[in-house]
Amino acid sequence: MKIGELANLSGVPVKSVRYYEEEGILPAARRLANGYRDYPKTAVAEVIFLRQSRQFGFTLKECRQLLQLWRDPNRRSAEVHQLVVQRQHQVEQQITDLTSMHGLLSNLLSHCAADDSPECTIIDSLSENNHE
Amino acid sequence: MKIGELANLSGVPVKSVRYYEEEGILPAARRLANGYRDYPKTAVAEVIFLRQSRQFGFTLKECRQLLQLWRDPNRRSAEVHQLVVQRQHQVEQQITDLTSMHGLLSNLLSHCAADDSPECTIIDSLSENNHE
DNA sequence: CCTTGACCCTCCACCCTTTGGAAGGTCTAT
DNA sequence: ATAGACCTTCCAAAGGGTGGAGGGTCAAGG
Repeated sequence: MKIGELANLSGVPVKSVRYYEEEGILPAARRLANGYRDYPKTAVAEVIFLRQSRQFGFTLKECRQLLQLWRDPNRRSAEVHQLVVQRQHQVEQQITDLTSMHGLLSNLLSHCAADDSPECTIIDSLSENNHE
Repeated sequence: MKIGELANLSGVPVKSVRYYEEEGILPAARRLANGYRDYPKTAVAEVIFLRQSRQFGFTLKECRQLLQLWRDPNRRSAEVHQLVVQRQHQVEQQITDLTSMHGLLSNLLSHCAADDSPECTIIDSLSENNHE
């Protein structure tokens, strides 16, 4: 199977597949006589797994680990679990930060007249030094 | 005032100040005879405003707009308000996405044995094709 | 007078993940 | 023969900086 078909079946752009190979996330593909990449059928599942992992927000480095576990028949599921827990914590932290930011933005908005005058409490708030 | 002092007073690294200048976010500083950047006192407030805007998650492009409004005595506060509302929406979207992701991750975790066996429902879930 | 240390300068490269394009080779169908 | 749909590699851009190399400048102290 050539790279275009793999891309279609897996839902990952051709460009990305090549990039993943270059980064060592995916193994280098065999080549046909004309230099085209030639993939086994099993590659589809691999790339789908990769796409799914990315969608869960794992970095490529983490995806590499996950793929290694995916390939390893002797993996310990606890190890997989650990990676997901880690990711879960990151997501929680991001939600916390964004929620806090959301509150601050609401605060800014609630005090602003939002009219044609140049007086602007938002500008004033952003000018305050919360540093030190 | 030289760049180091500006950096200290504003809480933004020297490197970043130079980067902002290069990107046209901050105006190019005057130079002393020896080539050092020389800032007026007013630059401190400008850079503090920039730092605060960044902390609210505005991109540098947005910060440029905000700074222009900050400098403009004839600004309409509605315009500032609009930028903040936009940012607010982005934050809301991100929270939504992350919350959804968090739920999916919880789902993954809840079904995983997390022991020494290679059986792993997480791996299985990530292998599923949700594409098409 | 010389050195040390704290500044400052520019330029280049890297982080991460993709995406776009240029320039070119290959295969199939008309 | 030619169009067009593939494929190849390599280079550059995005955002928002950060780190380092290699070098200039200035004040204080020995």
